[in-house]
Amino acid sequence: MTIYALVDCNNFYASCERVFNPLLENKPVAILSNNDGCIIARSEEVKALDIPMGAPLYQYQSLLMKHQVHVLSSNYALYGDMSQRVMEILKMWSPDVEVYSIDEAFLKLDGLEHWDLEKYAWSIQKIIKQWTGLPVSIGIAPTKTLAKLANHYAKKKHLYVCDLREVTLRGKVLSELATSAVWGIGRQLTEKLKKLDICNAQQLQKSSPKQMRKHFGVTVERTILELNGIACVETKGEEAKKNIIASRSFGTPVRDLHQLAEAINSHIARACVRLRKQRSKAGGIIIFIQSSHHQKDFYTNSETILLPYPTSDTRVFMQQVKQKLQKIYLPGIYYKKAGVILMDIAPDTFRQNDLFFSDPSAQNTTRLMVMLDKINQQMGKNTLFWAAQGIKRLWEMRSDNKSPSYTTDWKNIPTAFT
DNA sequence: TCTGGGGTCCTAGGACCC
DNA sequence: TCTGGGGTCCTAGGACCC
Repeated sequence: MTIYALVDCNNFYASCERVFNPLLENKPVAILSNNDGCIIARSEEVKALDIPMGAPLYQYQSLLMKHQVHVLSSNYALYGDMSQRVMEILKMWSPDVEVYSIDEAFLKLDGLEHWDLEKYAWSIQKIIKQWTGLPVSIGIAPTKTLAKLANHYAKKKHLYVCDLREVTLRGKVLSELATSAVWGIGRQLTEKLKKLDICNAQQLQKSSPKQMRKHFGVTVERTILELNGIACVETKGEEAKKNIIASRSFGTPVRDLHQLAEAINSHIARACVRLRKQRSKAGGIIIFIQSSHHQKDFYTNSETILLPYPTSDTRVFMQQVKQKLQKIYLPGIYYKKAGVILMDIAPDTFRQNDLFFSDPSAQNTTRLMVMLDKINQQMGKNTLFWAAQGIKRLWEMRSDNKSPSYTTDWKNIPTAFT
């Protein structure tokens, strides 16, 4: 029998900050999105203030002040590194770990059904807390959707561990949880289900998969089967990305064409590092620019560049930016965001040879890019960068209150006082 | 004034083919 | 006047996730 455990860190970003700044312990902590725009992570204290996930910062300023909430910019270098540490530990507890997001992973516990799995989960929870300082919750069940739900329930009731393999307990828990708590049921579906008088997870579980498929498609059918203990959401390996997006909002709106080009080139540089890291090449790229969504006369436009052959050479993508950007750039507009999407991604071992074209410099290109990435990895981000990315970068995003990169930058290593 | 970024999967509909 | 049927592939858009 298949058994899944979903291990999910509690309030991950806020907890990471607390590990290195104990003054934040038991205090309300909120973490902001890129550009300090929205609140994307909250400690329990902040959740208790009814501040929703994704809330725009400016709408809640006074409430945050009133309750002396510690408001921090996001520090992805720190969170990414802490995440890796947690995942390494998990791999000691199961041979089959699927990292699902920065703060959660599915563990397969097949073959351990005769063990006391609740005890097993408690041991995992304890060791992660001890070795990383991070609190996690664990949900156990025969399908991923149920494991997610078990985890949700564990968090909600502050249990840390919840095992939903037993059917009677499962029914009780499902009847207590709203449909919106189910993995795969978002806002739109919640509303539509309500019209069919399906308001909690148990009602959804008891609905007819075939009929629901007619209404809502195969995804919902699978969700219902999963709620009934029939596993049908596959475990996917760590596959290469099919699209790579790099985009950012600007700290302050940008009107100038050259600055837009700088930003686009910076996104290309970032996207290409990720492309090479997964050992792929891209056959094309979309560049896009847009004004503020929240204004009248919203303007967005994009231009697609298809290459004659796939590459991972940053320079090839940068070469055409200026010309293509001019096609979509309208003067007088305050642009709020720009970005790129790498497309037609294929493994870099796969090479479609062109009858009329062979690239004599291909090998030098590869070596140059490998060296570039190596230097930046060892010496720190942007040790080497392209002139086309600009030097002043007036458009860079806001990040007014970021904690140090304690674990990824020698200069920021925490000091212990005795 | 101020509202994130990076993904995946599914479906419907159009273009095109024989 | 009558005007097929069965495919494939691609794309855009919607919904969802963290």
